[in-house]
Amino acid sequence: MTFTDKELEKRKHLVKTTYKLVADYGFSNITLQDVAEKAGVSKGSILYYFENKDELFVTLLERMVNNIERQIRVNVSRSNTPQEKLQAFINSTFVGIKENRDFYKVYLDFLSQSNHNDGLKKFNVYWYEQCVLVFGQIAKEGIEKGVFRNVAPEAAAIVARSVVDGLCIRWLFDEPDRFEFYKETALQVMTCYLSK
Amino acid sequence: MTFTDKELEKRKHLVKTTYKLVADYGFSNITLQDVAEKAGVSKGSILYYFENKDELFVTLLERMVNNIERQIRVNVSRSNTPQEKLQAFINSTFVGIKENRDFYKVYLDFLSQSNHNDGLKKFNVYWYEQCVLVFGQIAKEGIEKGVFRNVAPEAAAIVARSVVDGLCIRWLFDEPDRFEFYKETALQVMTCYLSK
Amino acid sequence: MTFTDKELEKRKHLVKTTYKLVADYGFSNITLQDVAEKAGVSKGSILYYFENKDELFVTLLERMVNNIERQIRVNVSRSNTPQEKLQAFINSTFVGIKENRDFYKVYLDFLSQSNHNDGLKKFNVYWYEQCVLVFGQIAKEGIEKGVFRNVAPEAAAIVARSVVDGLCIRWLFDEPDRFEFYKETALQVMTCYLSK
Amino acid sequence: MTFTDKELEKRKHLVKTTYKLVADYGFSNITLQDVAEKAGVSKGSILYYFENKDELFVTLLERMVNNIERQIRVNVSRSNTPQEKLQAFINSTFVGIKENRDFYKVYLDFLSQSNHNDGLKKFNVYWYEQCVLVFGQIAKEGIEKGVFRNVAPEAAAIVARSVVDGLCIRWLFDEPDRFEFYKETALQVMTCYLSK
DNA sequence: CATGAATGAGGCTTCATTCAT
DNA sequence: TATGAATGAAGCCTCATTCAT
Repeated sequence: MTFTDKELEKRKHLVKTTYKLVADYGFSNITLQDVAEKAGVSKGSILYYFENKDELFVTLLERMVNNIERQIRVNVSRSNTPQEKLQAFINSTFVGIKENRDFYKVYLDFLSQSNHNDGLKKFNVYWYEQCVLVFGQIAKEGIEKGVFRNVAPEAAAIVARSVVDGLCIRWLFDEPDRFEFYKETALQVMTCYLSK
Repeated sequence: MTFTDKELEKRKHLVKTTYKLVADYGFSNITLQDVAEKAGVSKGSILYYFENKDELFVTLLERMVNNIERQIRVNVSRSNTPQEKLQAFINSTFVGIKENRDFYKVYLDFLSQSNHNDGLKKFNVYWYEQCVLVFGQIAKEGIEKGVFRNVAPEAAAIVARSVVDGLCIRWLFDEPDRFEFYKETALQVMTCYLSK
Repeated sequence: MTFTDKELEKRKHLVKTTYKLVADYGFSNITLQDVAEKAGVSKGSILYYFENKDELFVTLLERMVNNIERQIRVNVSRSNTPQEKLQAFINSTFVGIKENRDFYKVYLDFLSQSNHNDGLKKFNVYWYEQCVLVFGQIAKEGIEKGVFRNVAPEAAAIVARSVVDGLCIRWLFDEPDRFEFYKETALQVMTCYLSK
Repeated sequence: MTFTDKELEKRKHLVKTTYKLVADYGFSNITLQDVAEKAGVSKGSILYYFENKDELFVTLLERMVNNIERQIRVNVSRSNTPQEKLQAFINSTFVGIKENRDFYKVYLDFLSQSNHNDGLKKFNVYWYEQCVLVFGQIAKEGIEKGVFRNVAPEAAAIVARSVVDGLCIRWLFDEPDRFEFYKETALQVMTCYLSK
């Protein structure tokens, strides 16, 4: 279960390729053959680096969750005031049209499958816990500094994640270039919700 | 394409059975055999009432969307003030623990598949359009009567749908009995968002 | 195994409908449902009049062979000289564009299936025996009257059937309106073959 | 669409196995499972070498037509006089009892299916065109050299193909050991037809 | 390490046939 | 007599997975 650098590199390449394909076609609609072709490797090669198709998917989600989580932490930590941190939180989720479309398509697959797959559910739980930690901290700071109204930080975190995800999912079925509208709306809703 | 009462009854039975299975195991994880066994009919029987597996799913989603939409309209129309209508809107979505869990599991699958299936996407578009019509009207009334602040009705409708869906999806991965918390939170967020 | 007049009428109707469908699509490409729809009866009805799909096909071929055989006998018997009888024989096979296309398409199916189905083979044997009897008689008369050269009547019968069938099958893949050319060619080949 | 030698070998093996099965049981009466078992491979293996069942059949017929056509050309080109070429043409078709029975059983299926399948029809057209080219040339030479009577070469080609096919098909339902009789009869009929 | 030929379980679908009405 | 709902056997095809090279 430990990998050399070269192996890690190859796994990364395969995961990235899978990410693109899942975004375009959905996990249950793509085959290992599809991944192999797009990645420019043989079918057998994939199963050399991943136990099976499921592990490839799980790895993809693991990586995805870790990336987004890290990104949020980094962006938030660079900000100072609670309002700036709220903005940073939203910036971390609303990155760009292309990135967000791919991300949320895969993310939807992830959520959908998590309901029926205990292996995936545990990433979800972890992911949501992290969200509570990060945004709970933002909320707590805002309340302490008197710039947010007095809500339970955990509730605020849940609202933040839900509003952002809800809007991003909704945006998937709207015009791509309304991205900024959705981003601003997310900020506005959270601002209303947290304002005194 | 017209059916007798008996046929409609049978189709309904099959669709309901499928609904339960999709909620439990997910769209692409169930087979016609599964549906047949659970419904207590033969495999061939399903294909006698539905062109193919896809049509069974599409019918399920069509019915689901129509039901929820009708429910919302009925509940909203029974209320008088904009605030009551907002509450009615949220009540229509947060029906009960059991109902909501099944519904949103299937709904998530629906959203996820809609990204890759044009046939499903059209229901999505229709569904979101109806949401805008219904909630846009609520918002418009509230604004005119001076109880809501002046937001674009369409934006309010998008926010309402997104907040409700976002929270319900989030709730799927939280404790079932926190249902009321999520429901109240939805109302709270929307109230903040619409308040002057 | 005995039928009332009404039953016979119904069987005849079903056989005729099947004949058309077999000509158009081939026996193994049509379903009982197809026959039922085209005949304007229910699927179950067909199996009320015929043991199973196979019996329907066998009955069709039986009828087909009997019809053509009777036709040949009638036409030949109305002629006087051996040459006229030869012409009558060919006329009986080359009836018309539409009739011949349908007939030979079904006939090809018949020949093709006869190779693998003993039930059908016996019709074939019977049919060819009748051909030998009928054309053998023509040849014999012609030889005795000195208008045909001295060939074995059975050989002449085999040649006659083969030439006619070979040309008709070939014509199926040529332009329909070259029907007369094929008919004349059949007569010409037989005339050459039988001339002194 | 290019294959390695090994792949070609495997495809050839599968096609030959299919050929035997089609001869014995007929086109629409054999399954991929039958082919797999007889060929000693798994069912999936066939679909690895052929897109689907249809492609297997089409390949079989393509190969069959190409083989017989090549054989005719080779044999004819080795002969000198028109009469010898006519004999070579007939020799090419009447190869041997065993070979001819298999061939014409498959060929009958081929003709029969060609009526209902446009993909197959195109091989038929090609095949008949080649026949016209080859035998038309023989006829033309014979006429020019004054050994055949003056007929249209194309007509002669059609007669040749029809007579040979008609007799071979007829032979399928006669005693196998009358093979030589049918062969001689074919030569005799053609000789009569072409003689001055 | 990497390949890709080969497998076979499992899914969807078709359709002849049965049978209650 | 006639219907057509219901069945289930059987076929085609997909594709994750194995394994010899």
